[in-house]
Amino acid sequence: MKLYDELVWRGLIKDISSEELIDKLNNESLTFYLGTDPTADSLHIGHYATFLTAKRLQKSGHKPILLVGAATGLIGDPRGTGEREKADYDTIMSNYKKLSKQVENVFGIKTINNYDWFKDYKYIDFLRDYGKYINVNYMINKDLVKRQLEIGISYAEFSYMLIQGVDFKYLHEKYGVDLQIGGSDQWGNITTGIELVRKLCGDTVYAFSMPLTVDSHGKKIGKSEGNAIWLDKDKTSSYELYQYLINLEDVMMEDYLKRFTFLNKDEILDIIEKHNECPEKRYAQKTLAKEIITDLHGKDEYEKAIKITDALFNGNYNNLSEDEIEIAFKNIKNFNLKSNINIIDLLVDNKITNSKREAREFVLGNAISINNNKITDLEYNIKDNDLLYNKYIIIGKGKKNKYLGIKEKESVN
RNA sequence: GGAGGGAUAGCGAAGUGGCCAAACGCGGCAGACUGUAAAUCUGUUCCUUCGGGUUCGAUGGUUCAAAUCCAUCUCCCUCCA
Repeated sequence: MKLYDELVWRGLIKDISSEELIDKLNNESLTFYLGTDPTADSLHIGHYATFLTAKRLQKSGHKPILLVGAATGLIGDPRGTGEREKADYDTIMSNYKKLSKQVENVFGIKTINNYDWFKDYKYIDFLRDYGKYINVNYMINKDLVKRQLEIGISYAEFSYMLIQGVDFKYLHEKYGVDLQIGGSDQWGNITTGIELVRKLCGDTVYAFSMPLTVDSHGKKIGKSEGNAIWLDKDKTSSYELYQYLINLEDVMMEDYLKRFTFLNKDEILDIIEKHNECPEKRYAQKTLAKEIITDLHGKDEYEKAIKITDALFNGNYNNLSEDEIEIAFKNIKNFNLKSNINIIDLLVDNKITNSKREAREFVLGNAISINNNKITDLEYNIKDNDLLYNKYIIIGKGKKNKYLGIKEKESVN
């Protein structure tokens, strides 16, 4: 399958700047760029499909340039849902460092920063050099701007697309970048760049956008218990990532396998067929988890995630050895256990629940267990014979959340 | 600069002096059913020592009583200039 057809098949093409690009993708070697703003200190799963696409292009002989944009991060792009809070300068710079490091790790190539070429740009020069060439009517008609105009948009966010546009022009001139790829929400900014390059350099450059990855309800994926699924394993452990992936819905499996893995068409169809024979075995989810975690965190981390999951969900962890408990819980939430503590206090003190009210609700609602035994008594106090190896206690909240309590060391004189 | 409209819990949105800790929807969480799935159903969704305490952009005021009235301020929208 030719590259472009493959991208279409994988559901990775939303908009394309012109038909000419198809031939160039298939037969030429383009230098392309992909940008992200340091609004957080890690990428999340939503970014992953986009960055994988860059890898796919790279494998087909195109050359990637990765931009982590502190300049654009300081401004903030319009989301269509209202003005962002003004980003804190130090936070953006510190995010920039972490993010660029992470991106470099994922790709093995250095990132560049648009702050480098913007920080000394004079305002008047900027307006003359670029502002003069982009019509406000053109900007206003960009989808996200149009939506945000109804609820208010600042001059700063309005200007965002101009900055991103200048990035494209700069990279085109300096590195011969002829293609930009990005999520579909970036399309307005991307096309502004194409326009600038055409007007200022007289060159035609290209772009395509990728659809956001969504679930069966059309919602963006990547949240679990209200938290984002980060690619940084210190923020979302391999075990948590595995849990997230293993719980994804069946109907989306084919889509996700296409987007999130390098498996080919036959392999994926085979997996889906196998999955459908016995869906409760979650063959597709397991394959997906294996591919993603191995790619992101490495084989060891993947195996660790499997082992922990196996211990917590399939095995009877009352029979786990001391070592196995340590290994299983190394990456998940630990807390110090005070002896003889009341169950409610334990839940609240260790942030397993947000308030006493909630703690009571969970206990009465049959949601809390200690070492796999349901606790429904509000007055329950942790006893010494609840402890595994006189040390550990495994708290379950709901079906999926596990926490390990480790008894505080006896004060050694 | 002028005229009008608005700011309510994570989001959307009712409420316009006491019956308001604030309808409803979404989202979140938990339970049941299942396959750690989806769909569905149920409960719950500020804190609490269950007496109460703190909330409706901010600050002051009126009142026995304010999300609701008044003043000032901040921010947003629409129209006019």
